[in-house]
Amino acid sequence: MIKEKLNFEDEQTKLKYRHTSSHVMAQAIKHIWPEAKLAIGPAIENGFYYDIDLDYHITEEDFPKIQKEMKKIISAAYPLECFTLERDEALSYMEEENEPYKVELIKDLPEDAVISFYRQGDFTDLCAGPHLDNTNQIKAIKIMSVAGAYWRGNEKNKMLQRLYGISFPTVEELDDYLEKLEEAKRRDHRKIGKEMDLFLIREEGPGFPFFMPKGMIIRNHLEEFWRKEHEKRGYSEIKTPLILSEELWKTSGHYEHYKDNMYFTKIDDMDYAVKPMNCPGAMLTYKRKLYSYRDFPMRIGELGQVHRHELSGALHGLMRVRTFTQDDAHIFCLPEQMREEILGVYNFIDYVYKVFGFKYHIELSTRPENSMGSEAEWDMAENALKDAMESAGADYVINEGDGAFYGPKLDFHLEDSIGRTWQCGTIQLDFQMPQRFDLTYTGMDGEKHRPIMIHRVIFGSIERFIGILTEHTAGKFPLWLAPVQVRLLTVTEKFNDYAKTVEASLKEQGIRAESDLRNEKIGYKLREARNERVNYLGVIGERETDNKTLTVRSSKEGELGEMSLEDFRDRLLNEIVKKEL
RNA sequence: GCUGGUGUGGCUCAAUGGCAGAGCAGCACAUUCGUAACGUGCAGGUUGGAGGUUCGAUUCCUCUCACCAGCUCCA
Repeated sequence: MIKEKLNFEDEQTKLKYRHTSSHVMAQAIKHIWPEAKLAIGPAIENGFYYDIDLDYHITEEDFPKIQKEMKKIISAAYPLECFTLERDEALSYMEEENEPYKVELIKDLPEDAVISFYRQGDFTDLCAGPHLDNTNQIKAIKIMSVAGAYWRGNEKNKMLQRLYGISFPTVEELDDYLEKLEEAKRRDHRKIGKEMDLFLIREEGPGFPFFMPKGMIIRNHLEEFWRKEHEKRGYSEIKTPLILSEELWKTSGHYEHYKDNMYFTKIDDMDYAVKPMNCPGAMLTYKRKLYSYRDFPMRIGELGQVHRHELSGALHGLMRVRTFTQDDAHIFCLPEQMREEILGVYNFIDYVYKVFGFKYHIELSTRPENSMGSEAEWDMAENALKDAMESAGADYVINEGDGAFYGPKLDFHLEDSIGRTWQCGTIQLDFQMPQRFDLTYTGMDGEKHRPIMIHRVIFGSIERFIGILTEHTAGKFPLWLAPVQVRLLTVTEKFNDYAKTVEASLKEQGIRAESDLRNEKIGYKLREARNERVNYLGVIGERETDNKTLTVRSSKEGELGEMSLEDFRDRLLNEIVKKEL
């Protein structure tokens, strides 16, 4: 047999490899626990899994045993044989094998379907394939974790045990992958946030983060950047209340679609709700006066804090919280301005992500079930978004049925430095709010018309964005955002006076400098400052005091040597203005 | 919310059905030092919370809260 060389760059080969890996794991499980019932076992983006129904609870202690069995199966070099059965034959075969989940899967296939199976040694699985030719092609495989997962993802169904695994064509690649996971752990924003004292989440307020002084510096500078860029692009800014009457949320449709995620309160026996979104408030500001077509496009931004009751199990550091600040904006425009406005937002988002060095991809989410509005409106909105993306030459994938209940959207997914993606920006077209709130403007014809509303965010949530940025930079924030830009370290207390004058002169330029004047050894002070990820360290001893210089170390570039105070200051100011990572 | 796991000083982690311990951080003293931890001493705890079993619970049981992983959901 000629051995086919495996090309893991090829997505199909990778899936085949992982899919066969999952069959090997399932076979091993059946060897150890013959009573285990198999559900599904696909290849996924990062590896593969198999869902099994087994009374015995598999724990990490069982992994070595299963892996040993997997090794045996691999070295047994079973060829994978595909065969097909008619639907009835397939059904009775799986019934015979006592695999109820497979039976259910077959029953859902069309009447005339020809059903394929793959066999490797004593193990046969219902499977569409494709697969590797032989189990011995798997060179490096590891079980990663076990977790619960509902049969068919429905919480009304039985919870099965899902075993996750990963496999690679070489042991080196597996090791690299495991190292990448370790790196992700080191970069976890919850860990770095604690170490750098950026934010805090307490038992007293699950999902409600506290921002500490250093976290506030990052946050405030992000907001300052946001305001400046919006001003440049013709946006104005508003702030709407956190609490508004329950009636308003019924008008907007949020009550009906979103009430399980909302917090309610009573004031003087009247019913109120804490806002989960900013749009209804913005609608009310629109309604304060009359508009002409000449007023459009009208771009109104709001850094709006919203509260949403997220499920307790979904909370995750700053990434998933119960209160967060959306960098929201609502754009009101004429139908003929719609495409250009969407393009403008797209270019804006693209610019902002580039400042931080993020790669991203775009998804177009279309009409979900249980949505408001007519088919025609949705088609028009979806087409407008598509047109804009096509004229921008931007690539996107379609995410069927994942739109908001009031309109379709373009979602921007950021990729961080280790390849994970996070949804941040969105552009949503909304034909519902303007109708529900009866928004109008006077057209050239003197008649009343309905404005188009675009709803968008760039950071998405300031909190999440800070979380992503923390992991992306591993806590080494770009200088313009860094909580501590410079720390001056004196070799002994004799040089404290000179350090103080240096600190004062840097501060005068708006540079965030501080001095470590403690009676500690220089090595100790350096170690601490490096652990705190301070961007620039300036060592001050006898030489520097005499020469009016500093010996500078950068967290990015290492030792920079002795430098005059003026040169150091100019270097910092340039780097701050450039805003580059 | 569901399944499983975890919860011990500010942080990282030991220990045991029988007096709860270490390192780091903190404080005091000493030291005045040149690129990743100087030394000595002191202080710090109702072992997440509430019940229960027991002569005795941090340990065993029940409930509850929070966190972690995954599912579901999402900015």
